[in-house]
Amino acid sequence: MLIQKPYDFPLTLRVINSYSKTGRENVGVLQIGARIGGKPVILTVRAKTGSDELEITSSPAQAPAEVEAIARWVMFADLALQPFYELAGGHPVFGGLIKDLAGLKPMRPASLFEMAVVVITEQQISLAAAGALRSRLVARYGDLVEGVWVFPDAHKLAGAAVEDLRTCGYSQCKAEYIIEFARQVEDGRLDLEALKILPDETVRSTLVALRGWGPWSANYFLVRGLARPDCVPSDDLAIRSVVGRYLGDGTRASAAQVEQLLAPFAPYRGMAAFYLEAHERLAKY
DNA sequence: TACCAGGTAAAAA
DNA sequence: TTTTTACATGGT
Repeated sequence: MLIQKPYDFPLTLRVINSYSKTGRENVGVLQIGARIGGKPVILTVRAKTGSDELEITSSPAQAPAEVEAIARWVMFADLALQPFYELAGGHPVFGGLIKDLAGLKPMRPASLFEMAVVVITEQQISLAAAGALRSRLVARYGDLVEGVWVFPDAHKLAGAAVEDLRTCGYSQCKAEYIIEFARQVEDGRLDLEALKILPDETVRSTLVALRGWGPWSANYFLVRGLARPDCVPSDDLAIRSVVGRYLGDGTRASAAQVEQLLAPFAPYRGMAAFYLEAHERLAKY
């Protein structure tokens, strides 16, 4: 599989690993839990030695075209970084960042349904608390393949009971939001695949119309689920901190300051924020 | 022990 | 129409 250059696969893996607990989940190879025709599969991506190409295998074996399509989506194969570099390369801070992080692309989740459920899970509570709820949910409804948990699909959670989600630690409201959402995906009222090609604003208005989806969640989905290059969660605590540290006075910036400081990088404001976060994370690990 | 953490819907004012 | 309030868990 060929990925639009510039691309640095090992660097991208290091950034992904900085988000995991141990930091050792994807050393040299990338494992993707996914579903093909509802059946859980694990995709493994590794660099071919002595070549720019990446090699993908699946377990159990699947049609190569389907496997490649998932991997291309997850790794954002078609994203061109060069225009972003040309826009931001001369900036006093970003010049150095782009040198350090050349070839880094954001990764996207194989399942937008999983992303949506995680977004609802992470509302208001800490990431640590959300992680605990998510683990219990996956252990209860997901599938274990080759030692990797594959998140349940919409069909599975559409059939879940509010009470069962409550035993995973979800509040009454969140349990209802998740089941309602799963049912809308399951019966076709909401087409998650269609969101992939809709404009940012249309995705936002579609999601906010759903129960349990406010502005924060819709934006977070655009940023983390679709990795839209110009989207930034400007009121997000982590973004406000990192923007303040790199571009502001060192203290946590306000949402308005985040928008002002990132404005020069449109239409790559999201990429700019992603590079700031990645740089900070790699510096720590 | 409190209090906060990558919010939102629904009730109250 | 604008402003409170309840919600659940895990870390400090």
